[in-house]
Amino acid sequence: MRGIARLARELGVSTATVSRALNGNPNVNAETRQKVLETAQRLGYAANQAARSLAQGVTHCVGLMIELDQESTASTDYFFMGVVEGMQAVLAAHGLDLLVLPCAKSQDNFTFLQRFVSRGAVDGMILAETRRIDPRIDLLQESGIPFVTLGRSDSGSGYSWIDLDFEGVMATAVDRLVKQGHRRIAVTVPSSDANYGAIFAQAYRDNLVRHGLEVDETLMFPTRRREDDGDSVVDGLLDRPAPATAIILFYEVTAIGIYRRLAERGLKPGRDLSVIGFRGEDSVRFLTPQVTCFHLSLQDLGMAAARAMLAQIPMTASDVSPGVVQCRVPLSLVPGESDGPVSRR
Amino acid sequence: MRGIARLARELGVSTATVSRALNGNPNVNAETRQKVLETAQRLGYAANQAARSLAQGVTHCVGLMIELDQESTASTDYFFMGVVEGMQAVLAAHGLDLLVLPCAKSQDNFTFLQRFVSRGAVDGMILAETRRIDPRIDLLQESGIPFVTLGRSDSGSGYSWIDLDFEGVMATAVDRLVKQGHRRIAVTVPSSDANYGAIFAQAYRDNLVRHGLEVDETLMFPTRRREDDGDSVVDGLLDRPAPATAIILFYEVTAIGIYRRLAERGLKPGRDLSVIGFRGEDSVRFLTPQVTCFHLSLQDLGMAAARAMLAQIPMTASDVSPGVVQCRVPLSLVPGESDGPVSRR
DNA sequence: CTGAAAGCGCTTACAG
DNA sequence: CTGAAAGCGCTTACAG
Repeated sequence: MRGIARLARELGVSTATVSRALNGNPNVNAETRQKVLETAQRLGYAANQAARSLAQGVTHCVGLMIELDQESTASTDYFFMGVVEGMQAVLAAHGLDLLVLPCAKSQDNFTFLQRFVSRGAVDGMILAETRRIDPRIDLLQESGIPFVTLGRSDSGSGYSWIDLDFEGVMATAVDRLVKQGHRRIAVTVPSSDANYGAIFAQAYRDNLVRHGLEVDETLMFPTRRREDDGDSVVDGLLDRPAPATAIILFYEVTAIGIYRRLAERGLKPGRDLSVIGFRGEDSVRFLTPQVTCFHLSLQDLGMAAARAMLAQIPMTASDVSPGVVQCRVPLSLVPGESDGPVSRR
Repeated sequence: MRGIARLARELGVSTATVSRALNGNPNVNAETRQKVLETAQRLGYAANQAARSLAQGVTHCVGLMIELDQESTASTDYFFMGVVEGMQAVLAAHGLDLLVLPCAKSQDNFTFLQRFVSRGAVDGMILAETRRIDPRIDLLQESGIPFVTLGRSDSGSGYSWIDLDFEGVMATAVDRLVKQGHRRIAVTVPSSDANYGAIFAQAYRDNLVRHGLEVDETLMFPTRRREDDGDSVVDGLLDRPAPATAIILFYEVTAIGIYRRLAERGLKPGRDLSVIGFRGEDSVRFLTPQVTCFHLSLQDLGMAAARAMLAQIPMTASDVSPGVVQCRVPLSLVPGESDGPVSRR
């Protein structure tokens, strides 16, 4: 005999009573509960998860699906750990475990998700890096499982998502540069198929138009999250009839290559080219002049996503403000010395 | 009616037959199997995980426990994503899901682990960042659950672990520096309570002794994984009666601060101070002169750990070479220009 | 406050 | 090759 039955026999009570005592059911004699708890502790007993889930119909687990990519392993993660930390803290406080589910980029992410969902392995699912068209969202909506996405998508509707306020960031950055006299503003956009690339690019176009500036698609440079890509950007930016005088970066590490190439060309960031980074990253803190960028708390982002999740899960819905969350998390400008008035040289 | 019962009724067969067909049991008529598979596919049916686990007594899940730290979120992850990628690939190929289980640094990691283990939530557990004394290892050994650790420990014995060959790296680095004429060699050691810090430090001492060099504990600088710490290291290194002429870094990013501070003092890495990094990281690729360092495939490390795990799990044990794995993964030297003969200035 | 019993949705000897 | 049935280890109305 094992599990709860063993514990019950040991105590001379029924398994029902043991179960109630362990689960905090009020209909248990205080003394009985005490004994059960003690014995469970002593024997290192904890209810078998599978049996529990089967009986209750819930798992007390929330999945976070992330995609692994050889090329970006050393990058996206940089972003995720902070987010995961925030999520885990909030979920744990409400009795939920966070299971991070890594999906290899090489395998079909739809099938991967489907497996976990259709097997009822989690009570809710959080999706990261949504695509512009993302069948996973349709899958989740059809399945009826609670879910939240990190990032918007054109797929599905009426579901909860948390995203960064790319529009706000871009508006602030462009306003700032225009005020400094810049008229030829370039941008780097992520060469990834995640939706944020498209959103960032569109926000760029919209904000130029708002200021009556011409949108030149050749001033939009696709970059990966690695500093190398900055070098060629500088050349592409300057070696043209009407050189750009400012650039807004999606990946801040790009600034490293940009600074280096500028130096090689005898130019200075902030004076000869204004640079504004999107999300301030530790890895470029050391650059001089300091990169003007935006600050974001990854933990807060994760916490917001977790709360949106709690609102969808029946058991925890009453713990938080109800309803669908569709929220763009604002970022605040951190002025550096990498931007300034247009050089008059 | 739902689940397998619904499928069975739909098909006019017993649930037993459906189960067999779905699980690849050979004792099923080919035609029957075909029909079951088709219908399951059409209805989007997949066996409920909890029920399956309960009946089979296994979960087909392996947990990877990682600890989250506000301070290191932007750093350790840097390491983990590649490792996770390798692990996931190997486990998936053997029908196992990898569940990354993030534990907040603020909560007790022993209790955290215990919960997952005692509830039978996973078939095996992989531990990261072992401590010199690590009660988690005793817990796992007592529980009898298959497990593997990333890192050695003084706790427990006879269990499978994968670790980096700190000793080999240190031997190579010291040999190289000594050959270049260095006699005063410093080192940075991680200011973390993970066991690798102690191992790295001891390897440093052992290798100096091997070369008949004096061990000066004040030449061992505790650093975090952030470039800032490099600046003070330079000062501590040089501002002394007998300045060090070389330094071996645990965190390669420390090189950024070191380079910066050297420049401020009018000194050059490679000429005035030889620098050798431990694990080559993308974030310092751009430094000039290129940092001499060691190369490690994170994916390979993850794959090795996963294979060690497979060997412990009954269901997959026959797929790999059997037995306990205790393996130090070697790293290969990647010569740069940051080290060289002792300056004669 | 407690226990006997049904039920959660699967898998798997057992019998045919 | 197939089905009836027991069993996995819990939880939870139901009755007392």
